Amino acid sequence: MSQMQNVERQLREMILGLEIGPGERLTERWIESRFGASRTPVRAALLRLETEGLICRDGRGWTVSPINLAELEQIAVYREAVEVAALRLTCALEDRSAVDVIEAMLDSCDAATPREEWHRIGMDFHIELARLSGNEFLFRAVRDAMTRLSRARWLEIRDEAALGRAWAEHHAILAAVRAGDADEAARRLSAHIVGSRDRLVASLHNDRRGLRARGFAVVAA
Amino acid sequence: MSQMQNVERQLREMILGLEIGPGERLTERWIESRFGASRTPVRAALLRLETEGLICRDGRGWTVSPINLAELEQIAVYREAVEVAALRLTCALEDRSAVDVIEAMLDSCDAATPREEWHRIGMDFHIELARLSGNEFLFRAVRDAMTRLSRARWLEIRDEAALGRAWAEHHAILAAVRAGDADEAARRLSAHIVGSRDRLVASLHNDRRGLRARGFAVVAA
DNA sequence: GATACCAATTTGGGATACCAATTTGGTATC
DNA sequence: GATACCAAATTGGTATCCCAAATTGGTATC
Repeated sequence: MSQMQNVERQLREMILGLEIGPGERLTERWIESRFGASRTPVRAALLRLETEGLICRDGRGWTVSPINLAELEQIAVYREAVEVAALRLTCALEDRSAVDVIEAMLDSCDAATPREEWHRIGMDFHIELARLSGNEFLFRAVRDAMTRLSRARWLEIRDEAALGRAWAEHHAILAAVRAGDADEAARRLSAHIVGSRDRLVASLHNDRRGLRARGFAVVAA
Repeated sequence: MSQMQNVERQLREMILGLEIGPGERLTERWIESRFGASRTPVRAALLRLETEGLICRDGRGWTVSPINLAELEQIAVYREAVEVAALRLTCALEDRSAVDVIEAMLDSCDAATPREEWHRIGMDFHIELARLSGNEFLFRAVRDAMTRLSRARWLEIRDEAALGRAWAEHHAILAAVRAGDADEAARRLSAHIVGSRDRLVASLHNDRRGLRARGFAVVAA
């Protein structure tokens, strides 16, 4: 694999994994030495990550994007639009058997599953569901939105019950899709997204002292 | 302005203005000499234009994205999702007086207005309408979708009547927004987008021989 | 002690040199 | 004439160098 893709992938993982905190400043030369690459692939990676919203310009330099509560709320509205549209397309498909694969994905999580796995699968549920629609633009929109949400969702203080509730909502959505009931599926998906947003924003808001203490920049709504 | 932004802007204009045809191959060194810049800003521009969908990788090199009829149809579905969502947000606003500015924009076009201006304003109508929603993600989605559609819309064979019909639909949408009738506005916007797509795809399909003759790559649906 | 100011360092933007892989054009062979 | 093959040119990927601007740290002045 090329250096360019390497740096991009590794840097993205460090940002999404919060090894580099939200709000932290980045210098091209630090990245260069950190990954043993020269500045050309580093710059390519930075440009890509900027379009993903993971980093942003800070005057002349670069900053890891802060957690922005206002942005999280806007993303929820955006998600509702694109995910519901994708879901309706999927419900209109002749062959909706692919939902079984997604259901199996959900069911692969149990009490012994590490938290990272729940986190990843919780996002992949939405991404893969959007992929089923067959619309590349809706799919990419959902995938990009989930990428932007990833860090905030990871920071979210989640109790066991909240995860169980989310999974139950996921299952209910799939059931409606399998039945071909687009309106019901859309209703449940909308409610799920709005509920997720509310819990997410509330959690981050309540814990913003803790986050600041860890050096994470959190921008209020 | 920096070279990087300069190259990006000029190259984008050449692609959107069809000075470089869809499907044409690009080499970094040609761009370099064409704009008198070195490869560093050229590469930055290429990476940005790739994310906009205006160019795409072609093995090791770069190609101006072909006109893709299947993509145009998918974009219409995407647009319907995000534009309608944005429109509903706008209809829910207390102060919807900003639609007057958009209406004035439409009204600035008359028989003496050059075709480029009609083209640009026809896109800006949708972009500015989405901006009113206040949701940055919906706005960017619409703006990016219109950018991707730009070349195809320019190639579209449009008669006077089609333009008049489009403008009438624009006005009707604004009227519904001003009245705060979200359902009516959404219905009209959906119909407008679907109708535009049908006319666009049909036009390009009918003229695909002419387009090929001009050296433009057109990928069938 | 606060502040204005200057030198040294750092940083991103740009240019260029080098390399490996691919493409290209021609040539020799059958 | 077709084809296999090789050398030269081209091209994108990478590393490195230079530069202007911005930041920084210390110092002299009040």
